[in-house]
Amino acid sequence: MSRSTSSTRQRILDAATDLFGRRGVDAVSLDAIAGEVGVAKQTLLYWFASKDELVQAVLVGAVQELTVGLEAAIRASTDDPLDRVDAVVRSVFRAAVRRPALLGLVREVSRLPGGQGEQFADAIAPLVARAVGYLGREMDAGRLRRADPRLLAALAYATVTGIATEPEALRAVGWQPTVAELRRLRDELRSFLRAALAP
Amino acid sequence: MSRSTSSTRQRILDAATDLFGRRGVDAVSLDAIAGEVGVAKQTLLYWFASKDELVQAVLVGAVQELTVGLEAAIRASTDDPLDRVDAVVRSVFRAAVRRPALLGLVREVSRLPGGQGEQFADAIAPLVARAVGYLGREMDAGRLRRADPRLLAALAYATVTGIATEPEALRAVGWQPTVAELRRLRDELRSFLRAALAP
DNA sequence: CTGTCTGTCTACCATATGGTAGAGAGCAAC
DNA sequence: GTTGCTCTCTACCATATGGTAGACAGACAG
Repeated sequence: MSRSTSSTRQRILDAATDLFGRRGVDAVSLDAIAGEVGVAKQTLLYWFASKDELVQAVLVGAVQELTVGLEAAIRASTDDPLDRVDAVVRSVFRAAVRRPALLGLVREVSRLPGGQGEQFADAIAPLVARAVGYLGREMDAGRLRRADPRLLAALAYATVTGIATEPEALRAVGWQPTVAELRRLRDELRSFLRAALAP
Repeated sequence: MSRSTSSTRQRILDAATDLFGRRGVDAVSLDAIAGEVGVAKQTLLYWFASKDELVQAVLVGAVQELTVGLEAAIRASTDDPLDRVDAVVRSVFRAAVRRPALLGLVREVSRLPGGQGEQFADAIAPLVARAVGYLGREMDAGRLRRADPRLLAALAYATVTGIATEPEALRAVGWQPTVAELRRLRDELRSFLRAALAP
């Protein structure tokens, strides 16, 4: 049955996304995912021929989920680049609240063995090129601080994913994962990036 | 013999630091470390009673190596907080060049199971408290942008470790790991943090 | 020379993991 | 009713991993 089958597949993807993002791909076994979903390991291997294939599918889904939200947020924002930064931060936080493991998962890409990581970087290359081009143009227009647009993009990315994926660092400064504190963090991150990017 | 034994122990620590930092604790087996050092796995387990104990020793060494460099850099810098930021960035980059796996290792703390991670956060709590206090005082003196000093500390940390541990992100924007490019990256990071922290 | 201590090794072991083989249940088509 | 297709399951298997037991070589003390 189409509904039932796609639901099993989707539940596997959801559980794998969650576990991979929280504990890392290496640390999560197929048995653990199967147990979480409530099926036998063999059912996972029916839907995904191997663990590698499952990892790949999970990453594709995660990146897509993130980029769809980002595109919408950017389209809905004004022309001012600092407003765009705000929109991006809000979008990323919405995604992180909805699915806390999402950003941790993005970082897993760096650890994939072989060409899997590079293949992924190639896949999002157009997105990166667009962002870098946008930053460069806004610098030329004097609406962003003059810098190397490529490295500025990487730094902004590192700040956002870094803060979102290092609960230990936040714990170390006494931060607590409550709704109010999450909003504080989001607003501080917006101020931080605005200050870092403003002309 | 004291020299020979401490050298074996040290070589194990060095190899483990490198491998853990590059590939992650979970992905590196005792056999892999032993092979790298050129001894039998049993020799590792003679010097460190278990893998957990080895991980702990490696982390203690890494944090110590980083903090010693940081303390020295901070002592040698002027009173101006933005100069201190420069000093910290330079120190971290020196450490990262000398031992590329060091910062990756720091991030492994977040993934340790059980209380190991928290125990670690507690160990560096005084250091964090000092940094946060310092930031707060400089804000009061008007020499740093007014913000929540705790979150500002976490954000600056996230930016530095994030950019240093995400080679894929840098690769995606066309950055290459050459000496010249490394200096460019360091200088952009300094400008980025200065702009983010300046009043 | 003998005993003891240190450091390293070879030989195993129990467990977990990714993956294979194949059976069986439900269901639609004919 | 039988055939065939989809989906899930119960055995297994080969391998890798962390860890144990114990032997062996060399250095030193007596």
